[in-house]
Amino acid sequence: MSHPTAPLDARHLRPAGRATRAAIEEAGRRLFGSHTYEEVSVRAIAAEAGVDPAMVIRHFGSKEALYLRSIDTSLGVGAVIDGPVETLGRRIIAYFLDQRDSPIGKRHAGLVQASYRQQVRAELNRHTRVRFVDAIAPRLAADDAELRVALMVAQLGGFLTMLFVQQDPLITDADPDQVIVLYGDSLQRLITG
Amino acid sequence: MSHPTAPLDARHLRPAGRATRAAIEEAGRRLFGSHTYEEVSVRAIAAEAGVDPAMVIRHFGSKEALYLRSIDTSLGVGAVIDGPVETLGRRIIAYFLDQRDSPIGKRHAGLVQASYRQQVRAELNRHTRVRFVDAIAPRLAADDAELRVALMVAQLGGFLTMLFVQQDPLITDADPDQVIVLYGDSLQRLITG
DNA sequence: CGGCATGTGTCAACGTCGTTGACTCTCTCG
DNA sequence: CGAGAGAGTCAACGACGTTGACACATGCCG
Repeated sequence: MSHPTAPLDARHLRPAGRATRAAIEEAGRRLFGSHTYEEVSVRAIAAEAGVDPAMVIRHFGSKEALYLRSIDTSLGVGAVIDGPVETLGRRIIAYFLDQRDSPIGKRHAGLVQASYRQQVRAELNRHTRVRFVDAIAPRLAADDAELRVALMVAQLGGFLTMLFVQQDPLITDADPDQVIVLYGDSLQRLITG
Repeated sequence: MSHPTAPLDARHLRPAGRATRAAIEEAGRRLFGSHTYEEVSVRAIAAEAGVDPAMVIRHFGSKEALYLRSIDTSLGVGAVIDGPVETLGRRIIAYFLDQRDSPIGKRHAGLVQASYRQQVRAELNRHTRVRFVDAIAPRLAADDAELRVALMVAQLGGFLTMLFVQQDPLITDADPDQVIVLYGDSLQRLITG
């Protein structure tokens, strides 16, 4: 349709195409997981997948589209959210402070950098809704529960950006326990209290 | 030194060079003030200044260096900070909610986008220290005042990113007064209380 | 089974980007 | 006045995301 031989629709793929497509997606997931959006070039993804750069665009339409597919399953905050909401604040801060040297930091930095793209923003907003609001708000008593959770996500995002992107020494060099208490309790009061 | 005719050092400039340099800096300030980092090309700055693109690099070394010069005087949060610290939380949120359609939003978005560059990060951290920590911490009673202010900046940054970059409808469509109370008080408790 | 549409892959190229080097002109200072 | 340094022009570099033209291979349908 849009292209004489565009296999953008994954349904009519032949085995070879399926394999190539999978290789590209996996390469993208690997590279986008450990580098920021702009650090990863389409040519690098193609090289990692052992494929022509044109194939990346042909199979996914654009670098941005591939990026979106690469992150949608890797955004989880783990099982922290499932715990009791009464102690969620401290637990979620402790969780991310513990992940300081894991790839999660790079992934968050990549998201921040890519978030000026409309489709990425849309995906992030969707993620906020399903992973946070829909998961937490029902367990709260307040009638403005949804707004409270959304604001909590904003506050959490600010912390992650400081920790992983900005890396302000005032915070990265601070006593983790102190940060957990101060910021965790602040988060907590936003949703319950 | 680094270049046969590099006027990177502003001291030995002749009038013509001084004028060109000023035109470029002003064009940069204008464009970076209303567009994000990547949206503004060196060639566009040069065109806006009526100058050859090479002159931009010659006078400032790089696009990033010019960007840094363009923002360092425009990052202010106004006089909000000077008011009483006891009500700073709500006031600062109200201030930015009021600036929803001002260029401040675009500027913040540009900062977020550019913040993966090391020099920009350094400048932002410096800004956090002199404009926030040094301005607020001395007026607080707590002995962990500096950390509290740094965390407050993180929390504020999260809000600004949601408001200006991410634009999550859960927050942008919410009742501003409700947001001011919820998030403002949360900020407030982080520094006093 | 043959042919034709369609999937798959290769390659070169486009237009953009930030940046650099070679070259010329002009002004200033000794 | 002449030398050296500031100022400006222009073309080009290598990288980027993306596209088009083309060749080859495969699988369905008559």
